[in-house]
Amino acid sequence: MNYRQLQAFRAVMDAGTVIGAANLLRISQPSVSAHIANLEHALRIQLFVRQGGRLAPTAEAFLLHEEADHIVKGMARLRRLAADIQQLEAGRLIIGAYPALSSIVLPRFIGAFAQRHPKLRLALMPEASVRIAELAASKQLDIGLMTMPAIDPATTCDLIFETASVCVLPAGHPLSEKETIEASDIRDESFIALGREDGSRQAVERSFDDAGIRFEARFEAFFSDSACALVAEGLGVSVVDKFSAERWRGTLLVKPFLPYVPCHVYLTRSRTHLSSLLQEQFEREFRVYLEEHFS
Amino acid sequence: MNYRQLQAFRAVMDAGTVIGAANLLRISQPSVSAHIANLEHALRIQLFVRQGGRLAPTAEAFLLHEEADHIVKGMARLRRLAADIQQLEAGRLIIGAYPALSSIVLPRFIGAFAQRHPKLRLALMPEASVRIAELAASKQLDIGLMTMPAIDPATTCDLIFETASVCVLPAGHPLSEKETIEASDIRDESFIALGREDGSRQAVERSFDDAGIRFEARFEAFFSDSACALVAEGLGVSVVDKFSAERWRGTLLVKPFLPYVPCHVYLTRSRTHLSSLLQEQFEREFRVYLEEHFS
DNA sequence: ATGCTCTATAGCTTTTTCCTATAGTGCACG
DNA sequence: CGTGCACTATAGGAAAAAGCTATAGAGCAT
Repeated sequence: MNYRQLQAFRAVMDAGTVIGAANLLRISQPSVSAHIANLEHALRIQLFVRQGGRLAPTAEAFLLHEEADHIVKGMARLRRLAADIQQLEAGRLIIGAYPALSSIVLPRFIGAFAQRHPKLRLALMPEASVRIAELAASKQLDIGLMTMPAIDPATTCDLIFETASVCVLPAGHPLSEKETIEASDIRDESFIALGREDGSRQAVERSFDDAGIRFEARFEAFFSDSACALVAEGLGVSVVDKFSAERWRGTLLVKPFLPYVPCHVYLTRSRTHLSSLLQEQFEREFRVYLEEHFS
Repeated sequence: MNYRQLQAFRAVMDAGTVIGAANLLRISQPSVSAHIANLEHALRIQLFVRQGGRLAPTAEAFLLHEEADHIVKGMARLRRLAADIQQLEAGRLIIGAYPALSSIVLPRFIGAFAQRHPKLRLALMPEASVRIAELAASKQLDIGLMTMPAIDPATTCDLIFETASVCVLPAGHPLSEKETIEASDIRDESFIALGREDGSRQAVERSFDDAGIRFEARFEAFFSDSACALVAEGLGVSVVDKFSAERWRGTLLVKPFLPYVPCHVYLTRSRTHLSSLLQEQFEREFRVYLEEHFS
C-alpha cells in the first residue's frame, strides 16, 4: 500500500467512477484502474465489485474510506502549513494603517520586523480608518490598523492596543511646569482641535464640558500630526494620540492629559486568511512593540 | 512533496541522524539524504541546518513535524485496519430478520459468531419480512433474512435454508402419545392459526382441506411466538416454524407435522454491498448453523 | 596526524508511475 | 437487434522516481 493508491481510492469513492477520479487527480483513467487493482492486491481486500461495467464499493471499502480520507486531508493540511511557513520567510505583507500610526511608529516597527525576516517584502499604505476597512474586506491589504472597529462580515477585527492621549505644548510654554495637564488647565489657552470625524475629538470636548470650559477652536487639524505642527508653530496646545506625539518628542513637550481619553488600535484581516502564519507573527510582534513603547 | 519524503523527514526527526533514519526505513543513507533534499526543495523551506557534519532541525521543521507525524501514523493505522478487515476482525454488520428468527435463533448464533470475531460490532433488527426487503434495498442493513424472496433489482436474494414446520401441543395433551401429528389429527382440536399474511398459513389450510377438515380458528396470532404462547395457555394446538418452537422446547411438546409445510429462510443483500467478506462469512456460518440445528 | 562518524554526490539499476491505444461490457435508444 | 455511448481493463512502452554501491568531504576526538 502506498500513498498514491490511497489517493486514487479516495478519488474513486468520491467521484463514483474511475474516469471521474482520473479527472480529479488529473491523470489518465488506466492509471487509476491500475492503482485500485494494486491496492486491492496489496491489502488482499476486494474494494469494488465490477457490475454493469461500473464499480460499486464493498462494505470494506466504506470502512477504509474514512481513514483514507483523514490521510489525504492531512496531506493537504500539511501542504497549506508549508505554504504558510514559506510565506513567513519569503512572503509579502501589505499593511494599511491610519495616518498617526503610519508617520513614525509603523515605519520604525517595520524596519525592525524586516530585519528579522530578511526575505520578506513589506508595503505600508497610510489611509483613513474607514478606507482601511474597505481595503481589508476586498483583500487589497493583508493587515489593517484602524482607530475604530470594522463591522464587515468578511473580516475579523480585534482591539489589539489601547493607550491614553497626551497633551502637546510648545517648548517653554507656561503649562510646562505641571507634571500632568488637566482639562481645566486649557481654559485660557488657544486649543488646536482635531478634525470633526476624529474619534477622540468627542471625548476631548466632553472633558472640556465636564470642566465647565466653553471653547471655540480657532485652529483645526485633520491629522494629529498637523495638529502637532501647529503647536510647534506656537499657535496653541492640543491633545493627540501618543503615536503622533512620538514624532515631535524633543521639539514639543508631551504631558499626560486628564481625564483619560483613549486611543485605540484595531487590527483587521480578511477572514479568508491566505498566509495566516505571517499575519499572526506580525500581529504578535506588533502588539509587544506597542506594549513596550506606548503603555 | 510526496509521502516518501515525508516519511524520511519524520524518520530523521525521530532518529536524529540520516543514518538512523535510513535504518528505521530500511533503506540506504543516500536515499534518505536525497529525500530530505528534495523535500526542502519542494517546500522551499530549509528544514535542517548542516552544522558540525550533522543535521539540526530548524524551527520550521518542528512546526511541520507534528503534521507529518499525524500522516505517517494515520498510514500505519490504515494498514492495521486493513489487516483487521482482512481477518474479519473489524467491521460492522447490521442484520435484519423476521420475528421468528430474531427471538432465539439469531441471538444465539450472533453470540457464537461474535465470540469468534471479538472486535466485530453487530446489530440485530427484528422486522416483518416485507420491511426487511425495503431496508436491504436502501442499504440500511447489511444482511436481511426473510420468509419469502424479495424482488427488488437493487438486491440479491437466495434461499439459504428450508425446513419443515412442526406441531406444538401443550404438555399432557392427548395427541402427545403420537410420534407424528397429521393434519387429520387436528379434526377435533382447537387450532390456533397464524396471521393472514403469514406465508405458511395457506399451506397449513390447504393440508386441512386435503384431509377433509373444515375448521374455523377461534384464535389467531400474528407472530408464531404468540401462537406458541396461546398453546402454552392451553387454548389449543398450532403448527409453527421450528425457530419459534425452539424457544418453547421444555414448556410445550414439539412434534413433526404431516404433510410437509415448508418454512424458508431467504437471505438478501444490497447488490452494491455485494461480496463483502464479512457478509459472506456470516452467510456461510449461519447456513451451517441452521443445517446443524434445524434440519 | 589519524581514525571515527556522519552527510553529500556521482553513476547506475530497478521499480513505479504514467501515457496512448485498444479491447471488452453493459445499457439505452431507435 | 444493431448501434452508439459511457465506462473499465489490459498491453506495451516511455519517463520519472527510488533505490543501490562507491566514494568524497567535514567535523570531532584521541
